[in-house]
Amino acid sequence: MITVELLEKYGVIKKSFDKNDIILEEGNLPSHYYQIISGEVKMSNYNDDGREFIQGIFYNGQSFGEPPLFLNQNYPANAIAVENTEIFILPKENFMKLLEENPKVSIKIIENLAQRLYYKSVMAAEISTHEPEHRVLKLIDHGIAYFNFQKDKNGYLINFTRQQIGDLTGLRVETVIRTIKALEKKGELKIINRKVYR
Amino acid sequence: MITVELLEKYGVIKKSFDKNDIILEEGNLPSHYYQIISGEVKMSNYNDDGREFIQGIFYNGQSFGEPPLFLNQNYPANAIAVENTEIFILPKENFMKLLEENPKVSIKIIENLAQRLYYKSVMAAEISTHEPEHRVLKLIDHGIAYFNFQKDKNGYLINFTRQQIGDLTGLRVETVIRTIKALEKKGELKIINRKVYR
DNA sequence: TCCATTTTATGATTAAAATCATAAAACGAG
DNA sequence: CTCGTTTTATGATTTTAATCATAAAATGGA
Repeated sequence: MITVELLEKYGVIKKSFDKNDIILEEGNLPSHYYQIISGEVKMSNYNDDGREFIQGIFYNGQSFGEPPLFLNQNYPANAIAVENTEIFILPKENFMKLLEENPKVSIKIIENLAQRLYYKSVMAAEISTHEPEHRVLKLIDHGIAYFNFQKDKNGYLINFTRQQIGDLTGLRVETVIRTIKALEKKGELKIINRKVYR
Repeated sequence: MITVELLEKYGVIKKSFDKNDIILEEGNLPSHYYQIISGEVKMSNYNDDGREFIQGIFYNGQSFGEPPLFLNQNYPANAIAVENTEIFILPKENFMKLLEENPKVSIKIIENLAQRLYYKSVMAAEISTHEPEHRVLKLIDHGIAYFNFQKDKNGYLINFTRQQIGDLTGLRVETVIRTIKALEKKGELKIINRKVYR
């Protein structure tokens, strides 16, 4: 996360997106740095039969889409506003200048990429070698640490739909629903009027 | 990749590992920066029934294990020498000092992490939403660009075993063997005395 | 407040890759 | 050169999650 003052110094602009708006598209060449002011953004892929895989979900203060920007490669996924969202947008040249002139920001970027790489490493191993229950629990436990789940008297509220959990773990909705029920029976989760708590 | 001169200036040491030696272990806290001089290193996880998932394979000049180092988190995977390997090892404090005093190195690190994140994004989507043939082909095509596959008169030699391809794509050996045969029949690959060419 | 859409839910069936079994070929350390 | 290990190979069987079908509950916009 880069401070507002610094971004403004390098000529950032604000842009608003409505719910379900496409912010950037798979296959396009990157040209800007994106940082969320408010709202929620998901990056995801669709395969040939329309099945979705969610790469990540991003909130206030988080940036997204940097890897292809640094590599001059096409975006490997789409970015879509999950709800009405405001975003800071900075042209690549300005962004690179900002980095050069502010070395401490580079360290921040490194830490952010490291965090995302760590998540992907954990989930990649989960998705390819573990059963549904393990996958879902790992995602939830990761989410408690890194997505913005709120704690209340019942525990952490996992504010993902069953479909989203499926799209993040590579499982189908029905499988997620059954898996969550099984996890509840084992006492790993609570389901209180359809909402999942951990 | 950080230059030898710079590493030496900050007190790097060399260390040798024999084939199959464990270089670093899942669950341990990182304390050093690792950069390969010669040889080959794989980072991988094992699930409860001993099934392996290979996170990545690294060669000369490449570094590995930085994300947990930057985050002060436990290694999410093991690093093992695939063959006899020499590695530069630099203590974390020295490495961080090197970064602070050489901002251009940060950009290199960023590009490297971006590259690895890009690979993981592509493979994560493949593994969770595509069929075996698509997964294997994507891995091979990525490998041509980023692993060190050599081109000869038959095309690029994919110097991975069927087992390695399985461990990188989340498929079992038998499935990889049958998939590769199917891809050969479709003309996507060549198999010349058991070796795969693309 | 009403209605269309989304989310959660459950049962039956299917398909696809994993598993199991077995073996030949190739490789590599001594 | 030899022998144990690894890699490639193939067929039969099983398992597990996907798929298909259907519906109730909840949500949200008009």
